[in-house]
Amino acid sequence: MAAVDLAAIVAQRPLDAAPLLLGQRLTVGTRSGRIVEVEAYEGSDDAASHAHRGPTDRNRVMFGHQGRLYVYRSYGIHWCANIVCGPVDVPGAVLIRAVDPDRGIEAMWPDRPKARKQTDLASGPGKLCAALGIDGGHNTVDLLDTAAPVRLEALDAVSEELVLTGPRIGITKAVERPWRFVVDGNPNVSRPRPPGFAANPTPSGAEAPMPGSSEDG
DNA sequence: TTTCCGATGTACT
DNA sequence: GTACATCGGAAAA
Repeated sequence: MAAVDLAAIVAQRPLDAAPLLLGQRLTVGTRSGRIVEVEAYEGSDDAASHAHRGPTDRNRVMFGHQGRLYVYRSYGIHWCANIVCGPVDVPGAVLIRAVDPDRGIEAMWPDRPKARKQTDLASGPGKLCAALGIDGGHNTVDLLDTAAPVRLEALDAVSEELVLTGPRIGITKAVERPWRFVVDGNPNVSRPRPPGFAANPTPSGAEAPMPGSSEDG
């Protein structure tokens, strides 16, 4: 199985790009992790999206070129990282909610002092930014530029039957939309799957290219 | 195990 | 002034 074409993925609208970003690697310096949980945020049509009310100083990146990083502060405490997706004139992004740490893990522990297990390191949008060292200074960087401080690296796609779909988390508007995507069985996801979470209807029984990481650490 | 809730900065009303 | 795409500690079961 060949690695995916990241440029082709981020060119799609967030809802289509989100499941395809699962399994890809997010790298910051010597640290990296494979994406295991994402949420799609569209533009004017999506009341839960920061882009819903038009461009502002904070969300301007979402209205710009695909493949860029959108970083914002959440609840005044944490950083959250998004991948801008879709055509330039259509705002949208995919929120990275969890990664499976795969390189530079030793360097993550000091930045995640509360973590006790490896699966605590990056199992949430704020956690993964701390673990990888992403902050507001990384806003707008081009993730597909191999020289960028934060970048995406193409790996094998996650087989479709391993992708679970369900409602987004931590939002108050447009709660019903099943725009959250997780890798089934991976222990690094931010929350146990809520009721109503469904496996993708593609029961073809192939082997998993990405079964999950070693539990505990 | 599950639920409840405070901390804290920024955008927006 | 209020809401918020979160996290982690405390208390209840």
